[in-house]
Amino acid sequence: MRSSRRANIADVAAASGVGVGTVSRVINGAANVREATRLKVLAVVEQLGYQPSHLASALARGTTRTVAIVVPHLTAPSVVERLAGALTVLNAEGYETVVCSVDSPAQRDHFLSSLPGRHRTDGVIVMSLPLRSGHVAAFRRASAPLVTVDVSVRGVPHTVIDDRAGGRLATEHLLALGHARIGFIGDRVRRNTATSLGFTASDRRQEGYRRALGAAGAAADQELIRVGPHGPAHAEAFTTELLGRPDPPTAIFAASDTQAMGVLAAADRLGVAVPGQLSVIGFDDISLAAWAGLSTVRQPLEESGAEGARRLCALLRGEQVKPLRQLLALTVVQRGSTTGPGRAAARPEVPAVRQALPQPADSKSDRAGDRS
Amino acid sequence: MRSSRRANIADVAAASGVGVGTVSRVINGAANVREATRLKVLAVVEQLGYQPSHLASALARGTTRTVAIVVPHLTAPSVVERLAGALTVLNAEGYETVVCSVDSPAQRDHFLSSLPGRHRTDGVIVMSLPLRSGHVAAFRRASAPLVTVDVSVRGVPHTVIDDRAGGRLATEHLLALGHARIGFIGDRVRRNTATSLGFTASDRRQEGYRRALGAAGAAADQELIRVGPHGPAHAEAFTTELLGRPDPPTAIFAASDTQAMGVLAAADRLGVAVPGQLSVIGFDDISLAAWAGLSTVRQPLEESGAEGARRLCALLRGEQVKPLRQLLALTVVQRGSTTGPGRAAARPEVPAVRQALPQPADSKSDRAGDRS
DNA sequence: ATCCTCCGTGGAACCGGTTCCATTCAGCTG
DNA sequence: CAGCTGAATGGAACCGGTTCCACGGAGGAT
Repeated sequence: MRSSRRANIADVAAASGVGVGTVSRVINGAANVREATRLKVLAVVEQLGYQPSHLASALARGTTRTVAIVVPHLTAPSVVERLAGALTVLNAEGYETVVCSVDSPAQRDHFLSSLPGRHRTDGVIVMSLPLRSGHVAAFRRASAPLVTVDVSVRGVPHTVIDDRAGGRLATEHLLALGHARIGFIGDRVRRNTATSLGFTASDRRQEGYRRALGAAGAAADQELIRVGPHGPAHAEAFTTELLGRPDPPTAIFAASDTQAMGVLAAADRLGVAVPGQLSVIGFDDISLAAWAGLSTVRQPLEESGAEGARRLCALLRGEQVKPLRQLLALTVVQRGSTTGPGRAAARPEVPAVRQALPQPADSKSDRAGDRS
Repeated sequence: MRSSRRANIADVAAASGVGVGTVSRVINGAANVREATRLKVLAVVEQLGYQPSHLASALARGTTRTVAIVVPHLTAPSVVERLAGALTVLNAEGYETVVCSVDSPAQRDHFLSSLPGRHRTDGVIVMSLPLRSGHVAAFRRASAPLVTVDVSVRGVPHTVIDDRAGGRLATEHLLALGHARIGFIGDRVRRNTATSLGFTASDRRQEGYRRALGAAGAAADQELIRVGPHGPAHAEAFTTELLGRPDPPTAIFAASDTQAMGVLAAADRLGVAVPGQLSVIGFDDISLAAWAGLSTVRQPLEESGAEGARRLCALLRGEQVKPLRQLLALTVVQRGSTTGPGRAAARPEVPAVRQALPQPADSKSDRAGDRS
């Protein structure tokens, strides 16, 4: 009661009349401790409310039981699902997780250069962020275990999907339904990693789209391809453009579900029936996609995070991670947003529905009803 | 090159011909170091690639520059938005963040009892998780700074909203539009915190609903109130029930946007027009709500996380946190899902839309449309 | 009875910083 | 020129564990 200082291992040793070594052994469940001694020490631990310092043991042991996860914009649903998968595994394995959310190249560089630095974490998982060779070198130099998810890095274990195959899958799905004029909406890829985070999946998905069209004997119509900044707003604008053409597409493949949402919103606004007049397929299968009834190319998001975490744990256990590149499977999930061209919706008596107002700045316009 | 061991502060001191104290001063930018000395040390640091051990400095300094955030189910959108807000602030303040995602009471107890334990983090933010008095006591005993968001805890700084007022706001909005038969769909609250995480917001929102009805001279009809497990699926089932009654409600207030989504899905499926035949209002204003065109009671989710983080930082700086209870403002956001009873949709020519199939396990069923 | 093992244990050295105290020395005062 | 002041610096003590080595003693083998 007298001292407000927390008990340390020396206090416990003194109070139980043993050496610090013995206390340490009891705490860590080592063998070679007589039962009587063990109980005595445990009693004192209980009485003093002793809790070993994580910091001190980490320093002495040289291991922190902590890993870092570096992710871009935490707001994106796909990122969150990956993160959740990883956290579950790390939790179960007894690791703590520090989350580094990156919104700018500067932040990315800050984390990626400080993380390999001694004694912060035992290992790092990088998700969806392309690494520069300097980053990787820093990890290698510090021999800090590194694993990536959703990015390929030479010489580093990575869990990824085949974006090109995914693009082909989506396009083949539309072709199989009978579509010929198929639009593509994706990201404009900026390869300068000094000024942008540089996601490149959209480009590979587009390439898969082109190949599928090529294989079907129809070259991609450059006029039906639109790329721009990520986000539903731009996708919506592009869709409005495409649908305003004299020869509009009968189907659109969006490089991500988020963008597909923009496509759906545009169709809604223009009074273009989906899938009756326009089929839409996305990519990722975020949980929102099921809600929106969006057909999509499903990649196992949560599983990818979990796998990344498992591989990092293996690395930390000193095991070899067998194939550096781990490819996860893709599947087409057909929901209500795709059908053959010129078809009506499957259910004719579909009700008129709430109007979506996806515009960001809609405030509380308190127009009261004018009838009661 | 000879030693693979990383350089430590003694190596730097030796190589630059100064004492460890001086190196420490240089690293930490202390005054009282001659410029020439400073440059010499920095050169050696650069050359040796020296990086101070976070662990060692934290141990010596007694502070980790790390905080923990404890959150329930990372999958819920509202949780993610709060988390993102907190991360941004903590990042800017130079703190690292360990995220503890809790899915069960056991996990909750594990984190909340180990976190106050010495030397893990400088402080803790708990989000949306009701604390038992034992938890709080552990923090107090260890004098570990604690702040909560979206939960009220006596004697602990907390950032919350007035759920009851929010419930009233939602209901008054519907009443003002002319609705008389207003249903409520929310969570069944289980107060046993040993077996459930015990969220209670839904109950308070329901109370606000009752009061608003009472104030309008209409007692709540018990038949129009349904509570059950959280999630859209149950909300959907309840809605189907309510709409199947001989005297169905003309409006429904769902205690969360997630549940409101279930309500919308049910209406969609039954062919009940929203807002023509049924008005729907939710609660939270998750980003999905804007997309779905859902009217809702907006609470500043991201801002709540940011505020919690700011208050914890203040606490860590040793400042007093002025009013223990910080109330954030609520506003009604009217979108397309609410209007007066018996109205047609605002835009008559609203197109038939894609059908939503929110069922979890919908695979690629290949039924083609039946008309062209 | 003697020697050898091996178990249980104490405690010093160490992990890698920070901090404070003592010391040196340059520059200024009288 | 002695004395004083204060800036720059070296280094021991410390933060709180882990680990390894050395040692005492009990029990088994010969």
